[in-house]
Amino acid sequence: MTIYDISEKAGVSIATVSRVLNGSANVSEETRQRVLSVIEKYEYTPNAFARGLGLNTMRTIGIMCADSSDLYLAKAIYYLEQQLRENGYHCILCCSGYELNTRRESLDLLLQQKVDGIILVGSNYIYEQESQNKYILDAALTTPVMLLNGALEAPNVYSILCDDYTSVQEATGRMITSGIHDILYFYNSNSYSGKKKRSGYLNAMKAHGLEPMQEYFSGTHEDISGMTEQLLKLHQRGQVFHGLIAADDMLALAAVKYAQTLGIRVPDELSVIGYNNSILAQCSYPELTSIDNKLEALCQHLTDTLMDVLTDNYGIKNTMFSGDLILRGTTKAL
Amino acid sequence: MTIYDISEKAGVSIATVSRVLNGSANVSEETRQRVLSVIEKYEYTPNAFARGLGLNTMRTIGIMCADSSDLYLAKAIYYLEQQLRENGYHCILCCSGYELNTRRESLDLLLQQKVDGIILVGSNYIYEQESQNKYILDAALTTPVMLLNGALEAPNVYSILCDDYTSVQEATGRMITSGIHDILYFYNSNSYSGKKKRSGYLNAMKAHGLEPMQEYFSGTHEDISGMTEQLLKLHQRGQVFHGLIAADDMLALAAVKYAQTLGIRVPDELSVIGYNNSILAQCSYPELTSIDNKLEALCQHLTDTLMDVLTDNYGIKNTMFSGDLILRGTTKAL
DNA sequence: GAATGGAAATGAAAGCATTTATGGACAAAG
DNA sequence: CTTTGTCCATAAATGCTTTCATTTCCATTC
Repeated sequence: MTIYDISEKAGVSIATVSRVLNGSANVSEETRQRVLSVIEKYEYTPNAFARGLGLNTMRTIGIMCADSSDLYLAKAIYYLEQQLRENGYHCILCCSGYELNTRRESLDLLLQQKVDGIILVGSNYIYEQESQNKYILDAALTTPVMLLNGALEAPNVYSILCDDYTSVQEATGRMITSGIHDILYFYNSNSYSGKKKRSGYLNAMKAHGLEPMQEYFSGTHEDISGMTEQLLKLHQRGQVFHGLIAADDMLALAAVKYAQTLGIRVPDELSVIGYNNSILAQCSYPELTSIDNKLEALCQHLTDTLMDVLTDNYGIKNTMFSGDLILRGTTKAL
Repeated sequence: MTIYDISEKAGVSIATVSRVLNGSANVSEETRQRVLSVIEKYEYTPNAFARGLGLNTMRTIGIMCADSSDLYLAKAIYYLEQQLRENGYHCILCCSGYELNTRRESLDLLLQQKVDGIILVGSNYIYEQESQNKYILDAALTTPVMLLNGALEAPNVYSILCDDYTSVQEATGRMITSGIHDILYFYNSNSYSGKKKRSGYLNAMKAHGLEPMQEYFSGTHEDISGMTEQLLKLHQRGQVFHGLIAADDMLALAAVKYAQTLGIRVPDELSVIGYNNSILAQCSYPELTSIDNKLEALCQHLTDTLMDVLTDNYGIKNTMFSGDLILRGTTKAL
């Protein structure tokens, strides 16, 4: 069943059928009804590919992330997909991994598919070395690129992120003023936001004249046992800390498990602050104090901006949200 | 830059360019090279929409799930996307929610997009009442439908799932023979697999002549605190149990938190078994004993089957995997 | 060495199902 | 009688795939 069949059966031209389909003006109510009834009768649906060819769009957005099973990224994708669907767009999901090469490939895949926009979810898409970010600029030549949790100043690239630096700085500051001075920073990534968080911690410590303590976990993202092990080793080597700021909730959870293993009481003997305020924050006993980085709001803003760009070809280039410290059981009154 | 431009610059017909592009035989090495060099020189990429129109496919699979941020579903999506991409397919993600109406809409959306296949991820897509599953049969009229963790006997519908019934039955049996007789079953869903799990528990209890104890949690999927609360209330009402089988890891985690809240020692005074063997199993202290339902293998088999269907129009209709009980800290030696 | 057959290489043209620009017909308004 | 505006049809454009017919080339055969 094509538009030709419908036009024939309705006794009009295909152009008129198309106009009815697309709600254009200049078609009398009478013919509109006639066409609609024929369409309904034969359950006609326009061919999406032909439509794509004619309109040069299939209203599709490419969502790219390193690993869509990551708790935080999965949540972001969930929000984005919903919001984009509400705006009449489909989402093509593409997991790129962490290698620059595979990322370039994934991006090409999306561009070849002629998506209307690309969303890069996760701060790890921005490399420190400016030249490595060229792959993003190349993509932006063809289609708007939205960065969630990363920032890059370039034409046709839009950045939406949370002020990780200030969030961590303030959280660290509050822990310090609550009387805890030996605070360990536990992190596992040197991504764009990873760096921001770390310097937030470092500067807060410095501002109070305290000696920073950092521990880097190089294992995989999900290896909670490995994280716990590493903290236990730290303990064996005699390192003492009564506060711990983690770069994400998983690391924070590992800290709680570490404490439980050794019988260290949380929060009495060890205060822990996580990051992301994800479901993991509810998993531990006591529950995690964690920094909420407003993921849903970030996504909504990203979607809105993308829609603006797609319609007016103009949108707010960069937006920064501020995070919230959500107090729960792993910290004493701050 | 179109195929016409290339054909002109290479001094061949567009048909030849197309043949080169699609790796058809019957084109001399000499012309192939000439065409390829022109393509390279002008960085030509075929227009995906025109291609879709000609081939009547854009090599796209629709992945549908209720909520892609769900830990378990997100993992499934991750595996599927990777595997499909390896086979040269793109994925359109569509979260349908849990309502029949919105599901029907989402399915229509995917069908209109002319995807080559649809994957329904999650056992909640199968309704008990046969007539409610018609929406799946309708879709299967147009495109193959793959069910991950659900089963439905129908033309063009393929089911891949884990034997949840036996997994839970055996796990319960092992807990019983280890000497624990008062076992609570904690669940939150009556989906297809939810039912299977429950009857696995019930039958195991019955087989040993024991009185079953069931507790249903009606809150949202992620409300761990609510789950914990509910168990605490149960305790207040005087219900005693020394074993707990949970329908998923989140419920199991809530059980561990419940025990920690009351100072009940796990596993000495309470044994807990979760389901899914997800990352959550690593989150608690002690870590969760959990049933692994072979998600990656399920996904791989699903992808393979779908590829078979898409090429030969023939694939294995139904496959059932068996689960593994992964022993960790929340159970004593079983 | 010419004739023949068959396979390989190529081109022309017909789809594929839309959108959209152009312009014609007709009615109402001036 | 001309202008304006509404409604609609014709036809072009979109960029590819694929069938079918034609040409070219090479190996046989006599």
